[in-house]
Amino acid sequence: MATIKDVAKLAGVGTGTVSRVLSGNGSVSAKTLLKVNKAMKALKFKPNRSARSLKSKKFDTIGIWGTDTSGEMERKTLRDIERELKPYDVHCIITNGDLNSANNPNGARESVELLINKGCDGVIIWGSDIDLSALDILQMESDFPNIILLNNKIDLINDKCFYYDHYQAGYIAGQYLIDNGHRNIACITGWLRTADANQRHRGFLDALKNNNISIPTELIFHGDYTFSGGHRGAKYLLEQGHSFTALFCGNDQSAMSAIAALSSAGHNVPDDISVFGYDDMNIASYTNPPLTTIHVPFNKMVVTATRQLLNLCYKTELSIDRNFPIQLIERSSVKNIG
Amino acid sequence: MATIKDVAKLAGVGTGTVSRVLSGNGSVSAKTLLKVNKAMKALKFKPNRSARSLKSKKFDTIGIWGTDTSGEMERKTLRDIERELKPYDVHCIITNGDLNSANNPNGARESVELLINKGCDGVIIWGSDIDLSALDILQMESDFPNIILLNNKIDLINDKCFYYDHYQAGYIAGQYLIDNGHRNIACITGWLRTADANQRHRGFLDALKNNNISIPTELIFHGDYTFSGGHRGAKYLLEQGHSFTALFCGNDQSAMSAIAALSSAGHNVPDDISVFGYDDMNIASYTNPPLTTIHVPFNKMVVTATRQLLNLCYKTELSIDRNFPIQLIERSSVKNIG
DNA sequence: ATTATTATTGGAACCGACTCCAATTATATA
DNA sequence: TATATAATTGGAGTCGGTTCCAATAATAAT
Repeated sequence: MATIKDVAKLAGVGTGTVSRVLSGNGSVSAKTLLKVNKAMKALKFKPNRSARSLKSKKFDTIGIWGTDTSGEMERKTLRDIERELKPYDVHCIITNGDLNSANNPNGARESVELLINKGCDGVIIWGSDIDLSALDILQMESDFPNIILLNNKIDLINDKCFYYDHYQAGYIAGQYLIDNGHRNIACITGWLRTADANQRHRGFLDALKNNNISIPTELIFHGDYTFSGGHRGAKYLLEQGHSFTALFCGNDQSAMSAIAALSSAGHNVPDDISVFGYDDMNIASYTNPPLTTIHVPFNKMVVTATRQLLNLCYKTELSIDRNFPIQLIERSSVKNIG
Repeated sequence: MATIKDVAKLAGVGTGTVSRVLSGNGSVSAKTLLKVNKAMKALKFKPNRSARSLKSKKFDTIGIWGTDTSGEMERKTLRDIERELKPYDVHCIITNGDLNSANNPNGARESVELLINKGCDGVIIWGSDIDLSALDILQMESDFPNIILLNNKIDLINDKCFYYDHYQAGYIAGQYLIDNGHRNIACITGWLRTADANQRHRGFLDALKNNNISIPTELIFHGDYTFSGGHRGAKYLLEQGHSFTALFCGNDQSAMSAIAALSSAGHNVPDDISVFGYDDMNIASYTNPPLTTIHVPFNKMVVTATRQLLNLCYKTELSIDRNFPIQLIERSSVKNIG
């Protein structure tokens, strides 16, 4: 690989001059510019990233840390993030963090720190308040302030947090089922130790309560937002001996697999049982039947979080729009039985 | 951030000694080791990645380049890749490459080169022989030999290629439908300009041909392996006025959305129309009905490719098992009407 | 033409970790 | 004890861009 010295020698100039051509800072005469550009082309010169980083003390890299409990990152999301980063010549490492475990009770925090030490100018910590306590995060943030939280909220650093109103969303879902005449409603939750799963569940329950509808504990399945969790959940609920006409699932994946389980048990969706999802992922439009769900502006949120991180790391002044409206999407998995 | 000099000063030793402690190369007395470790802890010292890279001429990073036509990378895949990389302290950048376009007819190649120049020791080029010609790849490979091709095959660099037998898989799928009594069969292809989509399509067609079954061109929909492509495809096929009892889709996403389209048009799957998928992604187990499909060892392939890249980049000698058997998975989207 | 001002340029010093060599210290051998 | 051998250590030099300063060249002002 050619270095800046090779270019300088071939062009018959000093290294400083080549550097000036590269960066565009400082003045270079037209004649010199030509010579240098020719030499760079001839040698296929590409500046060495490490050398640049060493001097600039920047890595031009951000990290996104997520875990199994964070959710799915769709391809489009990645593309949207890259589009934001490209103008600044920054790239992005997406990493699957560890959760805490018996043999490493600090796994989550350590895996965030590992990511930071890999050479990130900043990181987005996506979800999972389970294993990272607010204290953990605040401690990390004081050493390494370029941290953004996604789908999590810590008051002391609220400007670094991006989230939407899961409570309201859960409430809307519950109310919608009621408005469609359902009175016997079951649900499959996520891992309630996470704040967002908990909030949407509480919103849902409060909608029922405010309509004087009670839900027996047997009809609440504590799931994990996976396909298999949704499948197991639906089978479990059917076995409880309480009939129900509607099922609220905390995310689309569990809703999809619940539909599969209900159907293969001989229950038609939505004629016998309505199913309501959450997230409005790609798959939600193409389940059978297509899912009625809550659209959550995840892509917008992630992209905005990325912009905010860019602002933190590189002193850019990108505008940040913190309006993340959720929206009910009616498709055909919920039937009006009123 | 503390540097090696700070550590050396605090420990009262030279920088070389600290470096020896860090790397474990060269001898260090027990007493010194202790002092240095204490100083490192006190200063929360983490070696600077750029400085290391600069000296070692390694980035400890590999890149995975894919495009919209490559397919979906599931979360588990990412995790499996990271598991391979972790012991070597290498990380992975996954990037959505460009395709060629009118205003940039070299977009694909340039985006690979961009990835390389971001500082990767090697890259995996995933799929998409559409926009990267064999010539393109061979040229790049001669400048930058640490290239692996996934789901693509170029004879001159066969050891750097990982793929499975899509022709055979397509054949198996076609034969299976025939064995289950189907004679009027439709299909939704992928983008046939890519070799893998083309091969599985040919395998499928040859199975029909060898059984003296013909397929009218109206029942071949040229799709793109997206959800929306499958949905459009199924609707298109229904409109052609040729009845069919089975539909072979080139991937699970189109199969899933085809099921949705067929169902919402009033056709029961599999009672009226059987649907056969391809890939055995996560979703395949949870469609309604669950998909009969071809299991393709994508994770194994990508992990093996990663190991091979590690071998290329870091002179490791990880074993490479190039056996990627495909497998028919019977679920319930295909009915025997024989 | 002379001086003042501005534009252009080369190259040393630097970023932080690593490597190697010469110097020093410790240990083994005679 | 003297000498040979091995273990340990400090620090200069290096990797490849970037930055800054002093030096030179070009242009403007007098």
